[in-house]
Amino acid sequence: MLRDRVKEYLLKQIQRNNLQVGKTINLAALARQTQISVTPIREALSQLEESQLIKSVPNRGFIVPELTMSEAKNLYETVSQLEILALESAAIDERLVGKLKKQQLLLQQAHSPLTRLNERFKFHDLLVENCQNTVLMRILDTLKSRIRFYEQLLVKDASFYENSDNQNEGIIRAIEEQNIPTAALILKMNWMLVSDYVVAQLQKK
Amino acid sequence: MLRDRVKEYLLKQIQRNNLQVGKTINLAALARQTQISVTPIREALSQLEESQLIKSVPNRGFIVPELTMSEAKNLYETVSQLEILALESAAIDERLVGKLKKQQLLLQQAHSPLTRLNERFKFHDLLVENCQNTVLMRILDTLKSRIRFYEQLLVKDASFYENSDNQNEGIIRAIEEQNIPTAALILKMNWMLVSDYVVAQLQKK
DNA sequence: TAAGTTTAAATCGTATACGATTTAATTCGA
DNA sequence: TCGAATTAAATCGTATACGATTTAAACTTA
Repeated sequence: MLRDRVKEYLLKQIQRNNLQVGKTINLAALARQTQISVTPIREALSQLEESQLIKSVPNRGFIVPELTMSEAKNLYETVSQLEILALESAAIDERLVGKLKKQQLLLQQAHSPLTRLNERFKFHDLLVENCQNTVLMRILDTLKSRIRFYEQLLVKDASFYENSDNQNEGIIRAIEEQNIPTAALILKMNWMLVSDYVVAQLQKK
Repeated sequence: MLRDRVKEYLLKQIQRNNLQVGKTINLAALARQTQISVTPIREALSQLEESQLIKSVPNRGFIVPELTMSEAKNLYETVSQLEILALESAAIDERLVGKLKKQQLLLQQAHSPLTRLNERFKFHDLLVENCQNTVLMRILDTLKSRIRFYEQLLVKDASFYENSDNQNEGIIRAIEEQNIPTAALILKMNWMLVSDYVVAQLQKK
């Protein structure tokens, strides 16, 4: 269905940092870009509205929502808890540690802020890769898409990643030792680190 | 916007148990019922699809998803955790205990399974009434809408409510004593009670 | 020159048209 | 009579039309 294709397209645009906060999505332009007429485009955008990735303003159209401190706090609080739940309910697979280490290397070798951010999200996705709760995973995916807007705009500082990298290594070590409560605790601290950083950056604006 | 009105209408229909599991939503009929043309109806249904309350099947339309054991388990696991998070982060207001007691009375006086179910959901909504995390509350609302399908169809037995009522009273008592960890624990047990009951009923089918 | 007003163009949200697909009803053959 | 084939009707998903609203451009006035 065309609606699904448009939604996929827009989610990819989000990952590539091609949807700017505050920007109105021009339906005619998007129809030309995708060669799909506006009806399924509107349906897809309505879905993204439901996910809070897009908001609609009557007679003005679909707009990428501005960033707010309260939303940031709420998002990070919720994601943190849900990701811990997913980690705790996932089957730990012995190849996971290898994958995490490899991913952490990729993260550290990333050259641009956007690549680094994407690798960081992949690291988190790996942590919960084996979680079988599809309801939970779907919610997490959606929330993380919204979080991308915050981090794409606000997390550029390489020094931030040093602290985060240390925590990621701590998480890997804990998982290697099958010590899930410690992994969960460090994971929570990691999300708090990002949350505090994002909130501080928002306060400067 | 008409899309929002259709969505509200359909969410109300869900609460009233007027959307049957497995039923295909007839767009022309809904357009006649609501006096709204199919374009905003499809947009609203696309949104409900995004929430997993409705699924779309190509060339057949929008259908209320069947109930499954795995979805039930996943839903209850996730709702339980999120509601506990919301309870723990809510400001406890001294009028809350009074409201909960009153609501519990309404629950116990309800004459029909559907009324009783709706009162039970209101009880749960009251528990988290003061939670300021709008991201979390929105997710909870959506998940609970989906859970209604399970409970409308499967939870009819009055004896189930006796156990649930006892737990509700335990939760009220714990909150009255400002003992949130205990309230959270009983709340978790309450969701497990429902989950186990629903899963058992599904197993009979 | 800046602010206000008017006009023109662009865009939005909804209704409607229409080809494709599914469902229902009817017919045919064993 | 039952199952398969054919026909008809209903419905779906998408494209397009169009009135309403917003935005942009042009004009006027102080």
